[in-house]
Amino acid sequence: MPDPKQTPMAQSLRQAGYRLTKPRMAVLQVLQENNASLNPEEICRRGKSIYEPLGLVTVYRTLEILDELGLVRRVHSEQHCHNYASAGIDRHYLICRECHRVIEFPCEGLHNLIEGVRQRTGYTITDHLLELSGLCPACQQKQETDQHSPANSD
Amino acid sequence: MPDPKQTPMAQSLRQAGYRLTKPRMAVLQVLQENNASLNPEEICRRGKSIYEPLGLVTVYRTLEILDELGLVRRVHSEQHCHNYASAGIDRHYLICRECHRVIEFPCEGLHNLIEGVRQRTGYTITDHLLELSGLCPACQQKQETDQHSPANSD
DNA sequence: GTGCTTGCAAACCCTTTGCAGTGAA
DNA sequence: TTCACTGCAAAGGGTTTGCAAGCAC
Repeated sequence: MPDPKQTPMAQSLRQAGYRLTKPRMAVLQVLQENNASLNPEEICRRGKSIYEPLGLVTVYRTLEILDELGLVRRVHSEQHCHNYASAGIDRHYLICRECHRVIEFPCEGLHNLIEGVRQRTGYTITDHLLELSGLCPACQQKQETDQHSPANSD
Repeated sequence: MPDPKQTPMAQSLRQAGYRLTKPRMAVLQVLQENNASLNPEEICRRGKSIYEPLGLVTVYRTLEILDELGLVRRVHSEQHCHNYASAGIDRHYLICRECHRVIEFPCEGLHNLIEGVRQRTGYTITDHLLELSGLCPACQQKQETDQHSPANSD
């Protein structure tokens, strides 16, 4: 990532008439580098390593703007409701419960399912949210390794 | 509903060793009569018509117990994260954005979809949350009626 | 230089906790 | 009668707002 000002997210921000400031670039960079759902506090902590004076209030305000522009998406889980994930995440995603990484998945089957529900219930369905959670391959492997290591009885 | 003490939800509460008190019965009754996702404040307001002295704090505490017993489910939506719906709602439901009614739908297709995602991504998928939202038949009809009425230009 | 943006402090709101009185078993 | 439960008041924690200084343009 040679120049944060050249990323698509940064460009979108400018095109929408917002100024490209250091705090905003820091938030953008955190979300781009961590493909995970993070809460504002965590984003702020990580953002401080990029731009030290970054304040939590600014993170909130920046997230609001980014959400409005569709550059980030709020991710709901059983515990947290103010987590955010980087752009490109559509309304169906897969979260690793260990590392909180978020990925999208192809959703052809989803549209069929929704159509079926519409026919059976008579509801007009205008929106959906499908959140799957589990373990990503890396965390699965890590767990197996941990189990095989005799010292680790946690 | 002749006797609220005889409902399955009330029985479950007793079986779990909790006392069946008037505030709790009021909360139960609200959730049973309104198949909608309601926030604690709304539950409290409606509960007061059943048992006037009902307090918001008790609603919170009761909801916590009911959630623990699996009698109610927390429903997440884009705006609210502390809404609750009556028991029986599994992790896939359909919310009407007008009347907030919540219904479940058959989910055979969902398991296929999840299995497909598992194969493609290598993730172990242990949990899911599928929330569809739109308009229920009643609210659709109401909207059409409103459109046909010339006085209503809202 | 202009005025959008920032960070601090404080306000705000929703949720949780402490406690003494109340009532279900 | 006992002690789990309740409601009030207050504390708590996360989010939003007000404002003067700062900086992108």
